[in-house]
Amino acid sequence: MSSAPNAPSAVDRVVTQLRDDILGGRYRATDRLPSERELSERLGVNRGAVREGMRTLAQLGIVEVGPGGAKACGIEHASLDIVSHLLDSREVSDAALVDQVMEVHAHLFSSCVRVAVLRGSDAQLARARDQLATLQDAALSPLAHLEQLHEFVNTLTAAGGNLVLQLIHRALSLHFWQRLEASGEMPPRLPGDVLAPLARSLDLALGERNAAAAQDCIFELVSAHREHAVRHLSSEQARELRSQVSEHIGQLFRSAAATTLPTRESR
Amino acid sequence: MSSAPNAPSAVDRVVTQLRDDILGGRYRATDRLPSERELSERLGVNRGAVREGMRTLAQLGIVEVGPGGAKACGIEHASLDIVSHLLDSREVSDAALVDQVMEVHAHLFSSCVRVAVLRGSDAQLARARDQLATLQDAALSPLAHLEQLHEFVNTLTAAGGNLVLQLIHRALSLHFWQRLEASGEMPPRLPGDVLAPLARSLDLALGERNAAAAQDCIFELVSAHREHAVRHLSSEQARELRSQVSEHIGQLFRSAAATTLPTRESR
DNA sequence: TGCTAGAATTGGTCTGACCAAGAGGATCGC
DNA sequence: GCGATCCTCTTGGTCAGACCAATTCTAGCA
Repeated sequence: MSSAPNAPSAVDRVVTQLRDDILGGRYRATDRLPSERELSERLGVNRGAVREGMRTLAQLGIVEVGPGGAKACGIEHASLDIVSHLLDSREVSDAALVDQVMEVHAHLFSSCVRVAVLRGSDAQLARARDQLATLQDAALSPLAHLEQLHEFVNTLTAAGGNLVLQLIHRALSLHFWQRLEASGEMPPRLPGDVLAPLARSLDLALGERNAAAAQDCIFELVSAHREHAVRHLSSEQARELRSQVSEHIGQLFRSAAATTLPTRESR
Repeated sequence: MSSAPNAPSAVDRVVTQLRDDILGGRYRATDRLPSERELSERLGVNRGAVREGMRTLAQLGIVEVGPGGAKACGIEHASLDIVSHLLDSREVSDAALVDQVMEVHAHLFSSCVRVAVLRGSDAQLARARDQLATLQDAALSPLAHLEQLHEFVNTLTAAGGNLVLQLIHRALSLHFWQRLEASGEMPPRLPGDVLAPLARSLDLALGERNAAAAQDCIFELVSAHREHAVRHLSSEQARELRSQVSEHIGQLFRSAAATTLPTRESR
């Protein structure tokens, strides 16, 4: 077997190509993009494949198809699912994007834990505490650690009983962590001296069903993770001078990219 | 303008039909659904249309297509975009779903306001305060009020500078409010005596850039709205005995909340 | 009973075609 | 010179039929 285990399908090629063209700024918002026939010829695939790809992109929210032609549109009208595509479309992760995702993660997950503590069953909370304990096992492989972390998040989101919350977390975390882990850019985990006290506090808060405390713990925990990851990625990018790769995307995030570190304010 | 302004396209019919079948429980998770050829024949459309529809549903996360056949899968693995489809797929909105969406909205939007106050420009915050003022104008039509509210949310999410946050809000609010407004089930707005004091506090918090206070205000505001809406919908549903419509959805929520993954012999 | 080989089914792709509606010019009238 | 109108071309939307590779099903065999 060679380097390619499974060749991408025709429609996948269409989606990838156009997605990268749009996200890469080769087509800007309101730009008309080539007709389906021209694309099918240019990409060497059938028009049916182009149509399926266009429909996928339309559902993602980065193109608008209609009678008379299709045109690109900005990311601000896109689906949440575009986030994973933003990660896929460049070979190195953008620190600003990671920062924003983890900012949302911190706020959302901490809120989620609050409702989980308020509404979750004893069994669910106990399970979460169990998972939290194994999460601190330093012997875990990075991959196993990541999976365990994902399970932990799953347990708490499920305990909250809010499907919408689950869906958002799934969209943000699943592809996200997989992507970061696969690319090897991710610092595998927080140093123990940062994790341990927070985890202890969280375990306590879960044990006595202190919603506010648990919420704060999670927020601190994710924020620490966020700081950790962003610092790692930023230095990585600065060192290898890859910043020009994400020039276009960076422009979209310029306001957030300016804030170097999250201001840890009190609530 | 006749009876049918714009007839649904063939692929739209496919998506709608299959989506309703799956969300309605006629196909349960891991159930194999009919082949593309059979569906094309049964629905009276071309197989290409069926394929596009299937791809759409796959991207939504409620079906999985692969060699050998396609099978349905549960909502817990779906995209966030499924939420608007959940609203579309039944003629009356489910109070539980609305409640969950607005719960997320309260947590997320309040967090968003916090970062907006911390990082937004003076002009953005001033604009938000302006919009907040016009929002209290009792003379506004329900539709204009809704649009103004949407603009207000937009301003604040933009001020926060977090694209991910914007995307989530867009996914949750845009179709959501449109749907509720169009169906006429929504109480048009909060009573003035509830809105006014909260709006005053919020305006003050925005003015002096008090992030924590602004966050609390928004949370209260959205929570009040949530309570208002859910109470309205619940009584509506109870009165007209429509509850059986959402029986299946309720089951989906419960099963999603109880994702008791067979703990693969932890530790 | 268990296993394997062949047949039927299914998704993935391609070719070629037709239609209605929007886009782009060219023409006409003022 | 300039706007409105008409015509043609393009484009998306749909359809029919076909082939291939992989999977699934099934019947026959050991």
